Amino acid sequence: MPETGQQVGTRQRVEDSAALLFRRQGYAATGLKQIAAESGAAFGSIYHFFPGGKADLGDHVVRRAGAAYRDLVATALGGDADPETAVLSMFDAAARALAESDYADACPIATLALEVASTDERLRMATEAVFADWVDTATAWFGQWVPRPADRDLATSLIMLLEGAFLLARAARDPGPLHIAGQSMVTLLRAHRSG
Amino acid sequence: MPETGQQVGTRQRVEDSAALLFRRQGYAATGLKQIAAESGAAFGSIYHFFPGGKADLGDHVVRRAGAAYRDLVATALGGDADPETAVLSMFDAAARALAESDYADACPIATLALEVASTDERLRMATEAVFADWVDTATAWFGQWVPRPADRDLATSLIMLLEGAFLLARAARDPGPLHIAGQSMVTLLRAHRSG
DNA sequence: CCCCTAGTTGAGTGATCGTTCTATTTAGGA
DNA sequence: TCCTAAATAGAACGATCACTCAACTAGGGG
Repeated sequence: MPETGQQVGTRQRVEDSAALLFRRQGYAATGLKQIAAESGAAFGSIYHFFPGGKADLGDHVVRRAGAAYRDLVATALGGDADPETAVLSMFDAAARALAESDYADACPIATLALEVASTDERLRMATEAVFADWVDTATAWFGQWVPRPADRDLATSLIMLLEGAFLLARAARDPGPLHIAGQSMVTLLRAHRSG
Repeated sequence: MPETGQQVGTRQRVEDSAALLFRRQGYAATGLKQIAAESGAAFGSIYHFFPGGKADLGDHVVRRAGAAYRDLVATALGGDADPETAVLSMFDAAARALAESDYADACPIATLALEVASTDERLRMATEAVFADWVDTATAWFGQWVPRPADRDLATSLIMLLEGAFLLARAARDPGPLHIAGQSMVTLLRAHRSG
């Protein structure tokens, strides 16, 4: 078990494949057999690393993918000095990534979150924690330019607009909603800075 | 087949139960056996009314529930003379309905839309049509107070904020995001009216 | 050399999936 | 009353589901 860091272990390959499939086709529609085949792992290995079964794997995937996406968005936002252009370029990057993945890779946990919200309390709490983490991160970022408590409202609106835009863009196979969301976010930010 | 209109037919009971289950737990997680049991219909009756099977039923449910929800939102918006209070009360009503259903009944098609966006072209197109219909309806409503093309951007942002707020509210079992979304929508409307 | 544990492997379990199929019942028009 | 089509009813099918389990391999410490 020493961490060689050189080759990707079975556990991580399973998590990566599960994250990809949950994101593209949802939690219920993804079978453990499919995850095993996609990752190249033996079927039994999934239960070796995740004794709790599918829900256990789902919990780990939600938290890991959630943290990774938070870092991705934080990096995209932090690049620019001007917050308005930063917001615009972040939505632009999201639109580009979505179109390049043939409208498959949007939010890593949104589909699963809606599926389990009323049916699996453990997974629901995992998605709640991820969304709260995202809002906290965005709140700290907006706090650089906007006083409380407007920073948190802006952060929440950013996540809501991004998630809603992902939904419309995937359904229509068109990046347009993401650009509209970016413009609306700029309008909200401007209103709170001048007011 | 004369339309008596007095008692609910089997076909409608099946559609209603399917709509409820798709909305609460998603498309893939809902079995036709469960729909038959919930609606009280015989299993074979589902295939009598929907010869195309589950996808056929899903298509009808998406379009019917989509039109019904459009009417619901249009009624909620059209009640007030002042557009700002109308928007606020609409998000308020959505928050109340969500909490009263124990955070189960949010958007009737969002979960299904994300599930099928990359896996079922027919159902994806059905969700695309519903979202386009909603945006068209909201565009006409905003057009009463805002010139083109801002009316359509406002309408798209309304749907995005509503969908994003539903997602966060269900995950956190908290109506807070819907109130924040309502306030942000008022801010956007105000910015476009004065600008 | 033996042990011990971590990890791998896939066959097998019962349950449930969507779907098909054949009867049977119902109801209105001729 | 008979005919026809709609609707009801559920058994059966093959496939797949999440999951269990026992056998197996690899490798480091005693």
